[in-house]
Amino acid sequence: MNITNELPACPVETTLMLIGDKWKVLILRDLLPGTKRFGELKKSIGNVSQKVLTAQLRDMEEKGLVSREVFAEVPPRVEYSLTELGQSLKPILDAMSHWGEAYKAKKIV
Amino acid sequence: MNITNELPACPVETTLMLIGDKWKVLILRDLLPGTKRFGELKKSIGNVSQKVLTAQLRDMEEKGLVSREVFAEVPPRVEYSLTELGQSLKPILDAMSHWGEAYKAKKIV
DNA sequence: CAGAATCCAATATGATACTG
DNA sequence: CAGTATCATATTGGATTCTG
Repeated sequence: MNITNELPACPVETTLMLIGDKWKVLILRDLLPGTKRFGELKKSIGNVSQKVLTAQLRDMEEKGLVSREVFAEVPPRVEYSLTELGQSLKPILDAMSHWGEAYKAKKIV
Repeated sequence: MNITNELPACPVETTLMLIGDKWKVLILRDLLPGTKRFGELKKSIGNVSQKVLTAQLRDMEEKGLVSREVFAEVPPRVEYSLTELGQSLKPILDAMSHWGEAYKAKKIV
């Protein structure tokens, strides 16, 4: 799918095209504070298989949300961080976080 | 899954539990302006099968985001609208919409 | 019209083993 | 460590048919 052309008319759908699934939102959340290695990311996200995490990261890299840096070391080290575009999604994550807090607070009553 | 207990520690995940997929976001977007009948909703969302739309609406109803009103008429009429809780998600949709606009503007350059 | 039910295709995810 | 490859399973979605 070409992301530079044929964007949906609705801006919400445009956003969904880039982060319209659970995993990407979680990756975003965990990279927002800063760079992480693959293994750290895997652990902080919780229940992701290596396969899924790898695929999602590749996808986000392709979409320009994440950048990947490989270090020529043994054992290998690969660090992931958000691009400027990826960081620009923070307000959405903040809104989600805020709502989640409020929801939890109400439910506990 | 019980939504009143055992919420994830992370508020973002809490939010994902309730609207963590494409369809629910689109339903939210289309009900935010006001009540809609099933058929209208189906048309405004675009590419949803009846089956999927029905399932998603039931799920959102169960989670307290959507309310469903059946009119005892022939042919039947069923109207869907957002509950207060559903409407409280508006800021998230707004953030997504805003980001989508900005993204599109950049890409057109 | 709104939907339930059924069958089938497509996709997503998990588990495991292997490698530079 | 950070993958890739493969197989098996689970979940999701589409198409169709039937009904109050």
